[in-house]
Amino acid sequence: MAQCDTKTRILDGAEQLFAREGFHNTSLRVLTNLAEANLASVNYHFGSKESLLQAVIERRLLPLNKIREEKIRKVLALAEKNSILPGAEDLLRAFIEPTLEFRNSSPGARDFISLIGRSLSEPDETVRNCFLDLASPILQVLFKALHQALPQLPPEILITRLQFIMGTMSHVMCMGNHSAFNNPELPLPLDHNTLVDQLMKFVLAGLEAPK
Amino acid sequence: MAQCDTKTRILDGAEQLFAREGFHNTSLRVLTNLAEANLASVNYHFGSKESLLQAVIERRLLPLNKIREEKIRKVLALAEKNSILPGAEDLLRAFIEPTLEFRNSSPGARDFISLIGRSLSEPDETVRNCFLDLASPILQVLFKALHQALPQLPPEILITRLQFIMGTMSHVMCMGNHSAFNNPELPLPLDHNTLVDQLMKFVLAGLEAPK
DNA sequence: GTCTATAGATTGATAGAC
DNA sequence: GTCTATCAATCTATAGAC
Repeated sequence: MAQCDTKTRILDGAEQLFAREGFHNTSLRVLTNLAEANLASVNYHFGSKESLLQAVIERRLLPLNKIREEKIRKVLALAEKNSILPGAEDLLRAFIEPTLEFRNSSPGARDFISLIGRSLSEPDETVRNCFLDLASPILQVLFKALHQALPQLPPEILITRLQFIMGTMSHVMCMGNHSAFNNPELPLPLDHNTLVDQLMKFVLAGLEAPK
Repeated sequence: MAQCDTKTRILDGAEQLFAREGFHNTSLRVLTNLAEANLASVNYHFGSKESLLQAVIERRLLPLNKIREEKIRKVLALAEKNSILPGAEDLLRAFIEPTLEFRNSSPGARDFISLIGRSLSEPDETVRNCFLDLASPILQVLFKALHQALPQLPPEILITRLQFIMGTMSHVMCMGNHSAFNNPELPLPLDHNTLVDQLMKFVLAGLEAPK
């Protein structure tokens, strides 16, 4: 673990273990051992294991959401200035690109993205809400922006398709380049740029599919 | 729990709890209590908690995969008979429709579909492989069939898009009609047929998106 | 803030009577 | 096949010395 204060080392370790082993399958003993911290330090710094999870998610998601929201607002502002409708592709890109760019910025970030990618389907409601409460505002912003971009698409269809998009993204965020197919015949090279490119094309086509 | 033998009651209970609470968050005590069975009966009938998970998945997934494979083969056979290419839409439908139909067939089936929807992003490798080993063959069949249907699409792009489709499906299978958005303004009525219909349109458009 | 020690509860698994 | 009783390990959380 890097040389920094205990609190940060615990956050880094928790990020890694929660992502790779799962929240319930990570014990504070293994965690504090990895973080080179004392078993008691988790409760001293964070109060409980669940509050630690909350802190792990907040540390990265709040800044990421700020970036995504700024980019979306920029697309909206530019469209308004030119008196045209905002483009669905630009809006989706403003949401997706920072996420996957962030994923590639560091090993910890990769673990984090994997963690929140899975949060959407987390069975434990406490864990899931920990993520959803922080993600809900930006999803609302995106929904409203896309509704401006595609006014002819009924809201209930738009929100359904947005759910599909979240599902696709979650999957990419969890798996990254790792294939779901145990298929030795077909390796997946897929560098970062190709992956983003393909993901954009896929979700844009899905979003704009005929009613 | 229904009146049937202990083994079945344990399978039913495990299906429900593994799906709703998660595998690691489900204790054998709570499980055997729900199944009205003795604590020791799990190890007697299945050997271990992990073997129980294996049994839970096998019981439903093997028959379901058989149905999906038959439907895919039927599409392929009909196309060959008429000397035309199989349709991508027919193939996707052969894979997706039985899955979501099965999901609606009983409460237990719904839990099961939710469970395997999440298996793809399960962090614990043992649990994930438990599912992947059984899912891999049918995914291979689907991939090869779609490659026939869309020969102009490079295999590495096809497999990437198939991954996206699996992600979208997983999400629908996990969440069902339950929204990812904590948005009281926008309820999601989405009956079964509309959901399948929208899902088909979304993934087909994504699969056939321009390169 | 960091440590040791431990409480107090829960876990998966098993032994052995019936 | 089903039961009780229990083991040995593990867990989160806390108390209290330093």
